[in-house]
This record gives sequence, C-alpha cells and structure tokens, in this order.
Amino acid sequence: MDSAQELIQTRGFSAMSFQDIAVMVGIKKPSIIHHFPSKTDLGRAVIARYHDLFKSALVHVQEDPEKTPWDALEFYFTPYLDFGDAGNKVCLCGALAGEFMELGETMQHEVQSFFIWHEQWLERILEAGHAAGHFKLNKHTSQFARTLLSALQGALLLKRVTRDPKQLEDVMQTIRELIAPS
Amino acid sequence: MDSAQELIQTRGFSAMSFQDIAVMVGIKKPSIIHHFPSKTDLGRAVIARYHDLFKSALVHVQEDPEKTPWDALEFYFTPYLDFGDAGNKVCLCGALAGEFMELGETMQHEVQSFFIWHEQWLERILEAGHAAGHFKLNKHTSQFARTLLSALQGALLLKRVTRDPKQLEDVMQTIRELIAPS
DNA sequence: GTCTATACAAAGATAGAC
DNA sequence: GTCTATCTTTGTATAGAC
Repeated sequence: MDSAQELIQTRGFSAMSFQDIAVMVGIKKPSIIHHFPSKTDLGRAVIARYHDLFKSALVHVQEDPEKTPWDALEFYFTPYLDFGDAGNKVCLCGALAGEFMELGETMQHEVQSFFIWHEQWLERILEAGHAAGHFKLNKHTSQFARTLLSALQGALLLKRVTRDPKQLEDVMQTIRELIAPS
Repeated sequence: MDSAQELIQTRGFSAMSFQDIAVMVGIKKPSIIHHFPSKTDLGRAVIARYHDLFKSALVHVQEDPEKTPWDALEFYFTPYLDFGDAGNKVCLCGALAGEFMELGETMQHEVQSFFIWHEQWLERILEAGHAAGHFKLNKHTSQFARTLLSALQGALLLKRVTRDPKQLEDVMQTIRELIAPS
C-alpha cells in the first residue's frame, strides 16, 4: 500500500500497475493481486488509509487544548510541505482528482469524502480562530475554507510543474497575511 | 485534437487512447497515428494549441484600453466557469499536472511554460490594477498571483469531486473581496 | 502468502494496399 | 488520408502448485 500510494502520488492512478508495485516490494505480480483482487480494491484501500491517517492527526490537534488555531493551521500545512520536499509527490487525492472520471464509483466516493471532510475541518478551525480573535475573517468562513483548500492543493500541483520550491511557501505566507489580525 | 483534449480534461492523459479518439472522430486508429506518430506528439500538439489559444485571448484583453483590470480578471475567470459547467472538465494543464511525472520531458516543458506564462500574466494584471487604484494589494503581487492561480486550478479540480457547483464561484468571490478596495 | 503458468484484452506502433 | 492486417508489449486477472 505504501508503494501503491507513492506511485499514485507521483505518476497517477492510471499509470500505476501491479507490476510496478511488485518490483518495488520485491514479490511477483499475482502475489499483490492475492491481497487486492482488483485495481479498484487497491485504490480504495489506499485512499481509505490515507483519509484515516489525516483524520486522526487533524482531530488530535484540533482537540488539543494546548494548541491554538494558528498551531492547527501550521500543522495542517506540514504534509503539503513534506510532499513537496520528498520526491515530487502531490496529495494522493489531488492526483486522483485530475483523473476523477476514470475512477470507479467507489473510488470517486472515497475521494469525495476526503475533500468534504477536509473542508469542514478547515472551516471549524477558522471559526474557532475567528471566535477567539486569532484570525481576522469576514463572515464567509466556509467560502474562505474552500479557497484555502483549493489554493494549497493547486499550489502543490503547480510546485511540481514549475519546479519553484517557493511556490508552496508563497501561497502559505499569503494565507497567513490574509487572516492575521492587523 | 478536440477529442484528445476533451479526453485528457475528463479522464486524464494516461487513460486516453488512440482508440478512444478514433471512435469519437469516426475513423480507425492507424489513421490517427498517421497524423500524430506517437502519443507524446499528440499530447504536445494539444497543449501547444491550448496554450496559444489562452495566450492570444489574454494578451488581447490585456492590451484593450477599454478594459479595466477588473474586466481582465473577470475575463480570466470565464474559462474556469465554462469548464466547470460543460461536462466535468478541468483545465487541460491542471489534469496533466496530476500525472506530471508520467509525461515525457517535452510534454512536461509545455505544461511548465503554460503555467509560468499564466502566473506572469496575472501578476501584470494585478500590478496594473494596483497602480491604477482598482485593486487593494500589499507589495507581494507575485505571491498573490500564484495564490490566485493555485486557488482557481484547485477549485476546478475540487468542483468535479465535491459536485458542488458553488465551489468555483465561492473561490472567485473570495478573491474579489480580497482585492476590492474598501 | 508466494509462486509459475497462462488467459485475455488493450495498448502503442508499423507495413503496405487503396 | 484512410484502411486492413499485424507485431510487440503491457495491462488486469485467474488457476493451481507449493
């Protein structure tokens, strides 16, 4: 599943094959298929695991009374920075979004859940920060949350294309300045 | 080329095949290959045409003395809205960005040129609007330009996943409010 | 769980007739 | 420019031995 995820994040789901994974893991192709009878099964399992990993980490930081909304936001930034640093990866679901119509219904639903959950988490963090006076926001927190998510996903994709390491940091700094109280 | 572009925008480059195009156009597979000897040749031609189309339209609106920077920005929004409306398409180069490492060097370079050019066009529009007092911006126009581009590309991808037609409009409205002079 | 062997379909690409 | 026919490789997937 690690290998599958890495392949999707770098080359995309369509381009990933059981053979690629078999070579990376060091076993033969049918041995992979024994665990995941179809490519869709594998894809669904990888997305579900990815979603759960993010979910538990983000819920954890959200519920930690020691962490401010600023801490939560910076924590949210870290995986984007890590993907950008380590080997030209993008967000798993960002890659899958580009070939969305090619995915089966089950995988489409997994990707959809991932992004809807993210949007809601970001909205709650922004609301909390606004209420506590940490962020300066207008009333449209949900619109700003989805703008923020869109900008980060887009920046990660563009970073790999333009090869400009500042791409992500520029977007994050812009976001910080937009919500920092003057 | 129209069919190829549509297939890439909906299902991705890896998933697109000569056979798919042949069926859409109504001729046989080798007839397509006669015009584009390899899949990379076809991909490169499609990107180049797409890039030129955007370039001429954007340069035209930029040089039109009747158009304000606001007009230019709204004009820039229209293709994103059109893609979102017509058949679950995303930006051609946004789709290609998700499977970037799978593309050959020539195609990678075409995609890179597209986005670098876009960033520069947006930056010039923002600069012009700022100088003329139409936009309220801090000094970091280039960072804001790439945030804007990232957000729009991301929003188009997310719109197809979340199936929320407001996704794009929310992001655009957020952008308008961020740069509108108070 | 892993393997060999194999089936079957689809991919990109070429040759050569019309 | 388009076609039929073909080549070669690669893909997902299955059967069955170990």
